[in-house]
Amino acid sequence: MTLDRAGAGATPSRTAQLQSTLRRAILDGALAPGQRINLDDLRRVHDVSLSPLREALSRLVAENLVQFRDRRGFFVAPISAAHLAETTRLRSDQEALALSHAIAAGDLDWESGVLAALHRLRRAPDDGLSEDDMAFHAALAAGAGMPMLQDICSRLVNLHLRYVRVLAYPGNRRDAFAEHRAIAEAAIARDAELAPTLLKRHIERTGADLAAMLPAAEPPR
Amino acid sequence: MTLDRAGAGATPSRTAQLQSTLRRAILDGALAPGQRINLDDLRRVHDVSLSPLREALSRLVAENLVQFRDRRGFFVAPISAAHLAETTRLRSDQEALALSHAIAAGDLDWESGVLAALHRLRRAPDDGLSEDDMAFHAALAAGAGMPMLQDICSRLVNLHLRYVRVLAYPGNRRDAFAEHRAIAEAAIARDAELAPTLLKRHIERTGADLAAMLPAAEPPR
DNA sequence: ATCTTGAAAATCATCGATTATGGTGAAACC
DNA sequence: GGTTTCACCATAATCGATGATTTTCAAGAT
Repeated sequence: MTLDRAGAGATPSRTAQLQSTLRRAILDGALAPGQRINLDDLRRVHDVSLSPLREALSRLVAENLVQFRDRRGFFVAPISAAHLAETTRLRSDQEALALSHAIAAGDLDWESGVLAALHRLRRAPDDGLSEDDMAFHAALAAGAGMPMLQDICSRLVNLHLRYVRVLAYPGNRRDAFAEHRAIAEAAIARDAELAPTLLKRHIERTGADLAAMLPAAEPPR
Repeated sequence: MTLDRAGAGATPSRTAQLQSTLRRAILDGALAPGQRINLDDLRRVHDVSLSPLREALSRLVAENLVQFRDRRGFFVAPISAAHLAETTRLRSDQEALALSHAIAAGDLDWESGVLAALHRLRRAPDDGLSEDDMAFHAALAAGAGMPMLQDICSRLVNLHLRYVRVLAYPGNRRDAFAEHRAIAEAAIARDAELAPTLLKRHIERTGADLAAMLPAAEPPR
């Protein structure tokens, strides 16, 4: 995804800070899906002026977390069954694609990265879709050496993450770790058939679970 | 892609105008790949203030036409063999994906749209990658009913378009129309094997041609 | 000669204020 | 009673100016 820049120790610009803060707020549902974003209010809340606020929001538009309509302002991207369905399908396709490329092109660093991420996942609480979970998926996609594709995957994971948070998805009902391990093993075994298939199944299962929870919390608008 | 908003007759905001203008400038190479973007200069040239300029550039970052580095400013996205390779591969994968989905889900409107776009292409000069050419590819992807995927495809076409313009690719050496027609026919025949394969081949051929021309004009930085 | 150092200059980032636009509700009209 | 018009208000868009950081470049040291 459009990563949070911030050269090491340097102070990140307010715009960059805002981008992170607002992203988190949207992913957590603190800014509710579909909600109109009042620039003046938000400006006061975060104690910044309009310029960095608008710019941060513009960046979030690129992540599909915010919508913009010319001269009408910004809105938190709505959620819906259709949007969730597209997100799931796309994420499944894209991550599988990235994994295929990674299996073909990944080097030793990639393999170690995957194993390291898997290890961290072992004792993670795994409440639906944790940071570690996201890191694992990112590690899988990293081997392809295709930065644009990685960005796409990142953003899609974030979109799913929002559904997980907003719907309070309790991922621990599944043995997610077993799924992750199987994927990692197939990936490192360079099984170009099995690994992407498992990954797709894993993602689609999450998507199906989320879809099942969605009607209960169907968006107000 | 992040489409140019402009509600029908309403005057588009300066930001939206700038976004179009600058996109064209970058695609045409008027703003050279890799070049640093001096905000103050650009502000004067276009006779606007910094706010809409920065916002327009931020939007172009989302289209991968501009890069941004915190506190260092904006740069025209560089071109390179590696970047072209990824663009080609991604575009090929993504458009094939979209076409597969369209073949599965496309309705009558989609079919007519494809045929209409093809017809327009028949007598187009087709200098490499014309507007009509882009419209044809957009029409193919439209049937999938997946707006995010369409966006992705749009952006990738634009990235290719820049190489075409910057390298002055003379597309008419190929019988592009024949390729397009074959793709359209296979798509409408709902041939889920043939159509995506032809499309991929078509795109990869363009990518290969561009790659062959690239070394001659290798970027200065 | 090359590597620091430290202003000065350039340029990015941010602000507060102003202007333009879209939405809304009350009055006027059918 | 229902619809249209218009003025007002909330808010988005833009501006010009100010503050902060990076870059540049030249002088001095090694």
